[in-house]
Amino acid sequence: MPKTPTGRPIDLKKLEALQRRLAEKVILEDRFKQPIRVVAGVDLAFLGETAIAACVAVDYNSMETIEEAFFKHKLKFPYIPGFLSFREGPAMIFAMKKLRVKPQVFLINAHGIAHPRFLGCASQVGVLTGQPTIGVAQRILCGTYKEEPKEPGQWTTLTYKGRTVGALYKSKKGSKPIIISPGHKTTLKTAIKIVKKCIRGHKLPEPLQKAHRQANKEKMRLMEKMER
DNA sequence: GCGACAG
DNA sequence: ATCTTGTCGC
Repeated sequence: MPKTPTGRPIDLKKLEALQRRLAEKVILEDRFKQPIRVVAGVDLAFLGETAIAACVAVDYNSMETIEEAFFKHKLKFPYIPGFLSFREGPAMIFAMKKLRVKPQVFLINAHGIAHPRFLGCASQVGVLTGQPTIGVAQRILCGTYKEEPKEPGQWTTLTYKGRTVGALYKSKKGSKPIIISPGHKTTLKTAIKIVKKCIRGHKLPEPLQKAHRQANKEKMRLMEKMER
């Protein structure tokens, strides 16, 4: 049986039950409060057992940064495939809540419903915050697809247990496709449309590209602040 | 039983 | 994810 960093045993069966219950609350319909004007990216960097979460809000049309928020958090759960939300979810939510501007949607570096119990970290964060979320990952956790998209702009659906849970999207030549899946309050179709519009030459959509870069910068500052 | 396995 | 040198390609 796995344990937390402090040695407390983890009951995965119980957490699976929680995921199945929360999965019923996922809304797979577009429910943005306003036309999309601001979209935020959420990603983390790690320094030992500490997570540095970065939430970067950008203008949906220009992809220019509007605001950045960070949150340092001591990890209280190990990495276990299928249970990523319990490890990274808290830090992500704290960073999202520090943002003063209110994005219409959040892009999260994790899967949405493309998950064994249809509740990846992006979906769980969406349900817990009530915010629209989209999962963007670089590797498949579960599911199958027909053919890998080869040309930038193309995509193929990802299926799991008879359900279309996401899509493999070729965002850049020379790079493996990214996996897009609805997190909460959005359809796959809209999720693809939004991510597509956020691609600006990088493999990852700009909000996530920026969040990833900022999380690491913050981590570096933290490192040098320690050795002096 | 054997592999696969988001970040 | 992180540890890590050099290396190939746009």
